Amino acid sequence: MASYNRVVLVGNITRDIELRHTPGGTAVTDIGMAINDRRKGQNGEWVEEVTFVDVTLWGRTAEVAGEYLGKGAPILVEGRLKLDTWEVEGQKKSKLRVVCERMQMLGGRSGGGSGSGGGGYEEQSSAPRSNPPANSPASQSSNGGSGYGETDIPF
Amino acid sequence: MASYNRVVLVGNITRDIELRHTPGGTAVTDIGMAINDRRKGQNGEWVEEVTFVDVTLWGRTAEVAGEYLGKGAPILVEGRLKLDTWEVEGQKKSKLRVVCERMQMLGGRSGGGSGSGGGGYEEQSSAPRSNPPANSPASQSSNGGSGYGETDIPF
Amino acid sequence: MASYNRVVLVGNITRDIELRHTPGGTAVTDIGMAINDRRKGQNGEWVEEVTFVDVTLWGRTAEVAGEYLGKGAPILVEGRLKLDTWEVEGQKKSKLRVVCERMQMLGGRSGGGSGSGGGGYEEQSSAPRSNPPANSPASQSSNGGSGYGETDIPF
Amino acid sequence: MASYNRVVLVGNITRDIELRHTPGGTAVTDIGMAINDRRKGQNGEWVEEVTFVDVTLWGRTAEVAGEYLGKGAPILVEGRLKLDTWEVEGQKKSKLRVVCERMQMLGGRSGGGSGSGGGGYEEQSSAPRSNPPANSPASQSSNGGSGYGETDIPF
DNA sequence: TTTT
DNA sequence: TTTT
Repeated sequence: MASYNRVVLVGNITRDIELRHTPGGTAVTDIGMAINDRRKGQNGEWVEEVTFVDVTLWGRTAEVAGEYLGKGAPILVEGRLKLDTWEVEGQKKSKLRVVCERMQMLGGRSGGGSGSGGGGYEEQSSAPRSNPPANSPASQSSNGGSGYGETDIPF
Repeated sequence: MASYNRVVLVGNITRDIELRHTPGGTAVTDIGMAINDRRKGQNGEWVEEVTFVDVTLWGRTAEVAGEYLGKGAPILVEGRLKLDTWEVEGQKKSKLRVVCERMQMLGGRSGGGSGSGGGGYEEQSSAPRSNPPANSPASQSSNGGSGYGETDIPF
Repeated sequence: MASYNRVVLVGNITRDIELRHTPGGTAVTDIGMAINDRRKGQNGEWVEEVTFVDVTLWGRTAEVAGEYLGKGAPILVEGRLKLDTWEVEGQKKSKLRVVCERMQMLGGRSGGGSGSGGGGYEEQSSAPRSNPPANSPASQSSNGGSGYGETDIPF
Repeated sequence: MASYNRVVLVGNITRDIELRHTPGGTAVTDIGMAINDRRKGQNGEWVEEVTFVDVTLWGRTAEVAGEYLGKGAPILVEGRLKLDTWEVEGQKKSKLRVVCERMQMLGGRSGGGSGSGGGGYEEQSSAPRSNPPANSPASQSSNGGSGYGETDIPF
């Protein structure tokens, strides 16, 4: 019964972030990600392959996404696959998504919400009630000014 | 447009392998995997979380799965997420699965088809025509100049 | 300044575990791992490539290794690369190792310390003083009394 | 004997690229990478932790690095750990490095050699003679029947 | 639809 | 030996 479940994605956010909160006050958000790949098709021509994935962010990571990220923003997400299951009129439905355990902004020019728009930021999920995040929250903040990330991202 | 798409799973096969072949003769199979996890629930109790994922194996990897693996067999799979999309009566449908780019048997006793039943085996996907896994045996060869691809995996 | 640092290894332990403890009482151990690979050599012949890596386990994970693992035991380790640096007679030295953030026993037959010797066990690093592990500490441990993985799975 | 060896790193290049070539004409380069992390120290203060790693790029990936990358450039590297061993005056020495199997430029503004300076680029290692990276372009092709390996990476 |  |  050994098990391991790890996903790492680099791509762009497909829609603006909408924060929700659990009854207990924990922030949550489901972001859309597009991962664009280019691979050889059957006739040797290049084919664009886009993979759309829903990714759930919890806690501080969700809040940070809400503050700093928006449609188009490039990010790296580490997490695990999760299967949601439900029923509609007696029909069983299910859908795979990714639960984020670590998120990393990849300072592209576009995307980004209100503020800085990316760069040197890294966030790790602050545990929701049931989903233990990787590493400590907020472990990646400020940097002395210059260089990549040109970051006045405050936290 | 940087992108990266990586999945690593360790779990058990949920059904026996059924090999198919493309018109061009490449073996393919879609296996089911169950990844069992145990995490703290909302009230601090342990909750079993099972993630069922479909994984597509190509080429030699598919053949090996057909020969050596069966329901219950523990494996490690490395691959990428892929979104299948289709339409049913005007309704757009989609489903995430994993395309395997590398497979590793994790020798448990049970599961496994006819033969060896696991242990010390490692396989890498040999590229199909259109869903090219990375890590093809091709990329492991190194015969001075002649190119890649001789699938002389000895075992 | 985006950064990401992830290592996933499956291999065997090369020596028996020796537990240490920090002044604060946290368990630590540096285990040796051997990852055996088989790849094509320059003349097309198969070459065994063994990679020896030192891996540091912290907290509960270290304790569990001390209890259940020994030389030869197969494990999966997820962690990050860490560069140790020091000086000897004015000479700067450095060495890469892996800090384990998650460990998974892969019940092989051999190896294993005193007891059960593997099977359904999964552990995540309980934070040492300075190295925040992935996921929440102890998030994988006890289950109402019966022990790890309710497992007498002996293999 | 199951084994798996995977490293994924995002960081910055620490020195300009110097291409070499094997006798057979394959390009190779050893780049330096710095992965910056910030984690909680023993007293709760933030500590910068930098990990310097040498990464070997082969084939087309090496060439691309030579053309487009330079000191400071942010990249993502996927590969495996490799232990180099040698002897100096009877003393055994060894050093861990990463063999790159896939490289992804993460378009920062600075860094980068002559040209484009990053963005939207992805490269996969074309197998050298003896250190075969996975994900060779070979494995991405799919020309009905003729085999793999034509490195016609267009850009 | 499921494995352990 | 180093990057940001």
